[in-house]
Parts: sequence; structure tokens; C-alpha cells
Amino acid sequence: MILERLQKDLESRLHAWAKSEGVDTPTPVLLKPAPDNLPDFDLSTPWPLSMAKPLKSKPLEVAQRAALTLEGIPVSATPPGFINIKLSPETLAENLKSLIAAPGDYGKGEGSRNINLEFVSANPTGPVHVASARAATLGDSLARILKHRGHAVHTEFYVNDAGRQVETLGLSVKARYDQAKGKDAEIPEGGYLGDYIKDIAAKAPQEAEQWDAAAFGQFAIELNLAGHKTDMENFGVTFDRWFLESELHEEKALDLVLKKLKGLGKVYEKDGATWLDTGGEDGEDDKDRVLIRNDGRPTYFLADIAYHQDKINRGAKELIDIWGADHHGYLPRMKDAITALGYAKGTFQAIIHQLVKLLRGKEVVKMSKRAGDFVTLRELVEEAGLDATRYFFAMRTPNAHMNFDIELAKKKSNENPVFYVQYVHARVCSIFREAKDRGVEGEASDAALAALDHPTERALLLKLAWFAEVLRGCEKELSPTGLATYLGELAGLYHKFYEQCHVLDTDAPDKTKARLTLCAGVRALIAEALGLLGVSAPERM
RNA sequence: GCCCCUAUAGCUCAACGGAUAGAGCACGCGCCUUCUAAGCGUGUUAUCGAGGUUCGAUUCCUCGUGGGGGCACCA
Repeated sequence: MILERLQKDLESRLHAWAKSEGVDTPTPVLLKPAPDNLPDFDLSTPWPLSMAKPLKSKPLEVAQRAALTLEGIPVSATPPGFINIKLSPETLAENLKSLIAAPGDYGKGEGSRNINLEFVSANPTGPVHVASARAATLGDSLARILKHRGHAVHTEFYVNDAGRQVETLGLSVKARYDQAKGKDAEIPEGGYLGDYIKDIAAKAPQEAEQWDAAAFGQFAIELNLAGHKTDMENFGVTFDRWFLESELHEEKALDLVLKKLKGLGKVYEKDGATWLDTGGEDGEDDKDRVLIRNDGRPTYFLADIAYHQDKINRGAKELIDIWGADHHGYLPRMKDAITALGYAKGTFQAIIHQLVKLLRGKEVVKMSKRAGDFVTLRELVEEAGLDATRYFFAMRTPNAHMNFDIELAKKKSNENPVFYVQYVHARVCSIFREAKDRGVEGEASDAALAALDHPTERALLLKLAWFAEVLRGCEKELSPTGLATYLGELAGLYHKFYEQCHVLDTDAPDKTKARLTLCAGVRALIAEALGLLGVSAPERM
């Protein structure tokens, strides 16, 4: 919070100054951490560099003159044109105290967005596979971060429990069921071949003897859906709602949304099918899309439009979907559909994450549900562990194409960076256990806190102060990656501090209490931040 | 053919257009009679190529090359 206040203060004063110099539209003032090679400063801004041209002066002169207007803030101007800032020990101590006083509120924002966040939405035709771990981590962690920022976030998993794939699944399971009973049966062309189909068939009850393929399909869907729910729960991922496509059909939502689109003049008939005019002049799509096939059946697209309309009907102001890159071609038509329904551009957006290339050693693992060759999320979490898996995926930005070696993930889980972070928490807890044994008590005085001036202490205090800005960055990027990076850096600073500054020192009670307070702050923040990533903060390791 | 993403150290990944490009893993050498060595210190190694914009480019633009994905009345 202190940085946000400082940034606003700087900006208003620098902009006022720029205005007095005749520049009405100055650039924003960005605060950055000072580089490591300049330990005399905590923060810097390159604002004078960007203002040199509009002010028609040399950058360094701008910095020097601007610095003069910042009375009360300890700043200095350095070449080629930075303004550097040193925070006072009292300011850093005040920030630490606010963290300790209410860890759950630290870094909280007063956001006002109302977001429906849909992610994973894996097909219920088989188990959840590893690729979904990325979307699950991304969505769940992002939801937690956005909520911490004060926004209203409603998470959903969309279940395609209707349509052709359910029929195919039913036929496949029935074939396996019949085979198990010794009957002559074949999996139809394009059916599901994985062993898990046999497992599903084996779980069918007595009365399944009388079932048709549709009944087998329904049975399989319900079984898979229950598995998905368990997998997500075990992965620490919760959804406010599991939305069934079949609910839309029951409520005639497709007819209603089609009627609405017709009323808006966005729909036409051609070749016996019903089309949505998605292209258009403002449109993003390159061609129109079918809503009702010429055999009268609705497309997936129409159902999806009805679903997104439903989200809006239920109160969401912003719709954010998380998709794998294999669906990115679907984005333009979905955007056009939302605007066709009369909603502003930007009401709907998708976070596209690149696909995970799975390897076993050097061998590429092909993922196909139909062929039955895939690694399940459950398998990975059981072997690599929840914490390691979630942190691993959180560290990657959505746009990063990544190679994921399953063997490495299992074998080397102890080398996952998550342990580096968790170890900080365990170490702090250990110190507090020892402090209790030694009977160290009492709060640190303000003077003692302000006297935390060892380089590693200062670095930690400063890092703690960046937390709110990190979360702001996560919101902007729509990704938890910045938080994972931040945690790694914070952990590194703590381990250095731990080596260089012995906390419990009976000869220096004031210093001991102050350092314990710093440790408590680090512990609280690590626990809070790991919690946002869905990762545990162990007290012992 | 067209569209989207991407190329950073031996490997996996970071870095709002700013100062000496950061971590972890791997490899070499040191550090446990004091709060947990899952740690610390130290050393080696990187921006695909060619142009352009800029005071300044890993970042933005163009072209090229390599990789991933997509171009249905499938979902």
C-alpha cells in the first residue's frame, strides 16, 4: 500500500510541475525497484527520460529540476535521467506493522469488477488429463487473486453433456459392456478406445442389461463428471458452479437466444441452415457461422452463445474464459457473438494458454482420449504432489509454450522451486518454536524496528512492500505468474538474511524482537501468497 | 496458402521501452560445536538472423528461419 500511495503522490506532484512547464499530458509515473548495483536507492522512476522531449530539455536536467519539486520525499537525480527514492526506515517499519496486524487484509484492493471466470470445462467423455492442470492452476489462482483485489469473481466449469460425443461415448461403453458379457460387439468408427471405457462398462449396474446406448452414455457422463469433481477438489480447485449444457436445452435457452439474435437482425437462412452474421464490418471473424444445421440440430456454437448469454443474465458484467491454444480459432466468432447480442466489446475475453508438450524423458507423449493414450491429472498429482504441480504451472505465463517431462516431474519433485519457498515458512516457524522455548516475549519497539538496517533486512522489508503491486500486475496480466516469481525472490532474500542475521540473540533483546517481527511478517506473507496459489505453507519440512 | 502464439544459459522458465538480462536445475570449488544444509557463498554459460523506430530495444515494427497450434453444418 505504501508504494501505491507514494506513486500517486509522486504522479500528482510531477504532473503538476510538468503542467507548470507547459506540458498538459505528461506520461504516467512508473515506480520500479532500483537495480541491485545501486544499493543507495530503493525505488526509481525513468519519468524524466520520457519527459525530456516534450519538455525540450536534457533528461538529466528534467530529473534535477523535477526532483526539486518533490520536497519531503528523499529523492535524487542520476544520469541519464532517473529519479531515485530512498524509503525511510520508519516507513518500512510502518508497512511491516500493518502486515502483521492483519495479514489477511495485506495487499487487499477495493476492486469493483464483476467477473464470471470459466475454466477447464473438460469434456466428460473421459478422465481429466494433465493438460488441464495448466488451465486449472491458472483459473483457480487468478480467481483467488482477483478476489483478494476486491473483485466479485464467480467460477464455472462448463460440462458438455449433450450432443454427438455423448452418443459416441454411449455406443463405445455399450460395446465394451456387451463384449464383457461375451456378446459380439464392435466399437463404432470414431468411438472411444481407451481402457477406461472398459472400466466404466464394468461399473454398470445389473439393470444395464436393458440399457440402450443413450442410457450407457448418460451413465458414463455421470461417472466421469463425478471423477472430474473429485480431481478438481484434490487439486485444490473449487468452482462456484458446474454448469451442464443439458440445463440450457431444458430451459429452451438456445431457442431464446436465437430469437434474440433474429430480433436483432443478425441471423439469416442459407442452404437450409441458419447462420449468424459474425464477420461484418466491425467483426473479428473471417466468415459467418452456422447456428442450426440443415438437419435441424443446433451447433455447439449456438449452445455456447446461449451459455454466455446465461452468464450475463445471472449478473456477470465481464466474461472471461480460459482456453487452450487449440481453441483460439474459436475466439473471433465468440467475440462477435457477444457483440451481436448487443454487449460492448470487451464484455467477453479469453485467456489463451499455450499447450503443454508432454514428454517421458525424450519421448513425446501423444494425448488422445479416443486412443486412450494420455496421462491423467490424478496420476500426476499423486506422484509429483499437489504443491509442486500447482507451483510449477503457476510459474509459467499463459503464453509460454512449455515442455513438461513427466519423468522429471515425478523423479525430481524435491527439486521443484516450491520447496525453496515453503522452506522459508518452515524455517521461520522453527525460529518461533525456539523463541518460545527460550521464553522470548514482547513486542518490538518502533525504534527497534526502524533500526533494522542490515542490507538483507532492508531488502526483505522492501520486498514485503511490493506485494500489493505484484498482485496488481497479476490482475493486469490475468496471470498468477508474477506472484510465483515474487515468492521465489522473497524466499531468496530470506535465506540470505537467515545466513547473515542470527535472529535469537540473548545479548540483544531489542534486536531479537525486531527480527522476530520481521520473520513474522515474512511468514504471514508467504502463507498468504502461497494460499493464493493454492499451495500449502508447512510448519515443518 | 491464411491466421494465432513463440524463439533468452546445457535444461525448464522470468524480466510495465530503462541503469551490469534474473531464478531454479545441472556442473566446479568452499561453508554445519549457535534459530532446520530442502540453505548460503563462489565460478562457468544466454537475448535465432537481418533491417527499422527510439536518447535507450530481450521488449515495439518489417522481412527471413526454426518450433507449437488453428483454419467444419466437430466439440
